[in-house]
Amino acid sequence: MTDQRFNPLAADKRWQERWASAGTFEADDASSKPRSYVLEMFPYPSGRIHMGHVRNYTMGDVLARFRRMQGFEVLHPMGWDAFGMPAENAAMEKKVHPGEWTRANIASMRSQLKTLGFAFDWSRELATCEPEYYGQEQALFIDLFEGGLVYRKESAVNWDPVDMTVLANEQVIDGKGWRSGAQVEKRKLSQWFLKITDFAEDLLSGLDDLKGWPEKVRLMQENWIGKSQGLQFHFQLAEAQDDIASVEVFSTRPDTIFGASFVALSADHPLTQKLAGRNDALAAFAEECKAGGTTAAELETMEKKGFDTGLTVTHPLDPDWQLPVYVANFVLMDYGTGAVFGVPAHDQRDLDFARKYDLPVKRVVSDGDETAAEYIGDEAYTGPGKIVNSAFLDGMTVEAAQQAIIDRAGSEGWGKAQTTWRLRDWGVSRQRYWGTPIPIIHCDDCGPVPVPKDQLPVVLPEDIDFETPGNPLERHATWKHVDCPKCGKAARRETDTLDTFVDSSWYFLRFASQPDDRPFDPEVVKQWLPVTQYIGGVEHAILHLLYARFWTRALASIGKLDFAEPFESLFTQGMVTHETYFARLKSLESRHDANLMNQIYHGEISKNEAFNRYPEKYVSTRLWLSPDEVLIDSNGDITARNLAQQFDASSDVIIESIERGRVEKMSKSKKNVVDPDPIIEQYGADAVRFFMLSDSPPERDLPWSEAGIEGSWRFVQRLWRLFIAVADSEDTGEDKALRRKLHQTVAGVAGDVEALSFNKAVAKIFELVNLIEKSQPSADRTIAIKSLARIVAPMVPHIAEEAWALFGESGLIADAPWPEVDESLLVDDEVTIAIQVRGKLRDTITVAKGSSKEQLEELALASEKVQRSLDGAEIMKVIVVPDRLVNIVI
RNA sequence: GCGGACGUGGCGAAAUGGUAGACGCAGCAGACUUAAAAUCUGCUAUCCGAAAUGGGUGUGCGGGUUCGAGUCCCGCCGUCCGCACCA
Repeated sequence: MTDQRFNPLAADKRWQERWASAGTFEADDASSKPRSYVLEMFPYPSGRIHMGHVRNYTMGDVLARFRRMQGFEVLHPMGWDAFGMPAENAAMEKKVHPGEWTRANIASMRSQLKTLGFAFDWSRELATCEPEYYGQEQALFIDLFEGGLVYRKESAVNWDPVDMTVLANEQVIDGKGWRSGAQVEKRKLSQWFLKITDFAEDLLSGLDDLKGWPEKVRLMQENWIGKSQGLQFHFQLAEAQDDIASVEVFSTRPDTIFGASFVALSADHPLTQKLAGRNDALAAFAEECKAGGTTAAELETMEKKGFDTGLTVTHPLDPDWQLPVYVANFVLMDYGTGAVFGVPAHDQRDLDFARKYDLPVKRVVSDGDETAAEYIGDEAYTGPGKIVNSAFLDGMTVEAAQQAIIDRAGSEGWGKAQTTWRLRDWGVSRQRYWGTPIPIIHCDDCGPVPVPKDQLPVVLPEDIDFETPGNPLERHATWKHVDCPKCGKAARRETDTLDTFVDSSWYFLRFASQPDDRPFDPEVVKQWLPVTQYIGGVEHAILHLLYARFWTRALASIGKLDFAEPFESLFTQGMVTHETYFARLKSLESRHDANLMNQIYHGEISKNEAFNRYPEKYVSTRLWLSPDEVLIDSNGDITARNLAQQFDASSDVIIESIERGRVEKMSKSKKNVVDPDPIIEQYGADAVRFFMLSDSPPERDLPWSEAGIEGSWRFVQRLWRLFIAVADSEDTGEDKALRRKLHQTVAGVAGDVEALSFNKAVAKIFELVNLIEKSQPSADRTIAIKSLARIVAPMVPHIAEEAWALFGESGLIADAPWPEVDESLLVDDEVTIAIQVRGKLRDTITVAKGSSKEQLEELALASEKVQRSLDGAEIMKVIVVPDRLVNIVI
């Protein structure tokens, strides 16, 4: 007797164990089948799997399982991006070793992932924090070092003086360290860099070939690389300042050179520094520029400020023309040459500056009507046009003038065409413990010496303390004291570790091949790479994906690989969101008025009275409430469950209102997180997986809802009822319509899954199921239901295996082939034709497919509704699209 | 500021320039049940209409191209994302 209900609790586990013991999803390097490498971005082991992971891995899993059924040898691995700061923070807060913390997290997340039945090849699992992985990374670093792609230079970093560490830009909030809250300083430190800029041109042009990437991501990378072409040239200083005789500038608009009215230097420019040495006012101004904030909002509102150095430069095309030299707060040292010439009429920023300091504003580009040299107004003209007031350039287009100036500068020797990139070399040094040690030894005599490969890995020491701030590797008693591998003299080990983005720049290679004695076997890697389909969040559109592209190219350039692009297709999936709620509160700032707070607390004044009397002493805050902390009545009005008790009469907090927030990405701070574990336990892996695929297109956000998961659960049960009904069916008879629908669904779902349009595949499956349920028992119906098990197998693999066994099939459905399609059944033999009068639908007729235009026109005109609608009007013409529609134009 | 994407029922969404709203959720009505759950059946863009295998309107707004526009073009409005003093 078969259970009337599908019980995922037992089934999920049973099949997960079967797949594991059979090694079903272990990829065979020696396979002769066509290959498919399906990869999802590996997770950081934060401790718990969240819904975003579940969605990401479900998508990859459906594709991987589907490709297996299609006859591919599939590589679908999973691992851990296991180095990084959260482990060190945990070490400081919880007094637990980062390694211990990380490995425990990996263990619990691994077992969570296993409950979802993902078809991962666990035999290839890796964690970047293990010496087997990072040791090989050190070997690659040395290869790049020897290949001339690694160098060391002084560089300004964000230094947190309290934590005594370098902070990434993202960790500096409003100029303060995100943990310590201390004012961040700019410090010069010697850092390791990778020469990504050597590949700028190639990384840019390579984007054109990435047809399988979202346009959006390609564009973001293009903007990030930021190629600008223009003219680089120098202005001679009227009076040389010691060794500085000229100022080098770069411009993408050299055509406007005759509209120049000043030259502006960055505060960090060498000439500025030199002048500041003799001029206290300038030194103060330069300091002020550096102190300026760098957040978007600050830049937006910051005033354009300058300091007149009193120096002048000579215009390169007119020896009598002198331009003043300013130091300006809007010129960046690390872009171009750190100096610009200002053309106020045709650059908004320059115009603002010129108006403020009363500098000339001369029109040199005209869009047709106005050609006067004097430029009126406060809006710069940046559009196309003809050059005016510019000597030999007059009358040329902007483009022609640019070329003319570049040619002239070249022939006269004062400038040349130049390409400038926004992309900077990649600084990979981190003053951190929990990362890959940089395998370099500093020797006073030999300089930086790579650790010999036979001494790798350079293993992180375990005995470290996090009690004092700073880098524990730096403080370790013995670790950094080593002998120089070259000369044997006492030397110092590099104590910086690598940016964790390095770890994720080659893990996909290590998944494909993981020998003990080298990072990977290029011959095996070649079999699998590039990754056929890469799936992950759009938040990695720039950094990770650019670094991985660079790393692959860099290895190719030193002969370690023979391909440049690691990811053939990329898919960026949307987030899992959930509704949010919050209470709007008014509360007394205690440090503002402790006295009033005391009075409220002792009941001398009611909190409402206090607020009415001193509203200015109150600040407004939002308190986020989790969805189960609120009650929503049938009118949609929201109330909080326990909030009022929490803020009783003796509290200074006044609850203004309870409101619905936006539907947002699940986050702890918004209190709208749904933990997958209890959901999986309650509904089973299949229902959770199915929900992740339903409704929303995969690139868009998926709103989590209780009703949605319930619906998926009901669908799984519906499948089960169908499966058990035909398990040993001997029904006979034909059902042509159902057979047709089956084949259409098999073909349609295959196409949708291939395109990752899971929501559409799900809709087609629903249509088939709906039709099956309405159909009378027949041989075709039995076939349809048995085929259905294979169609849904990639999505809901556990119930599919259960059905497969129920049908008495041998082996696993995971190894079964995708159902075959009878092409002749894909097209219907009857079609419904729309009949329009002047483009408006008036009737529909059902005719044999392939009916002639004449027949269709005749049938259309015979329609009573059409005649009524025509109402005797004269027919101008009739448009007939066979098998589609007839449109009668009157 | 620059660049990009998007805007369709109560909600998530479908729709090679060719019948807008497939499919799901929610809702309503009914069947089964002592009752509930589960399940099943039907309805469900909107307005007029008792209803119709009646008509009007309808894909953010305004124009255009076309026999025909959610889809293409132009201009607005709005939302979201990325970059941002980039010379």
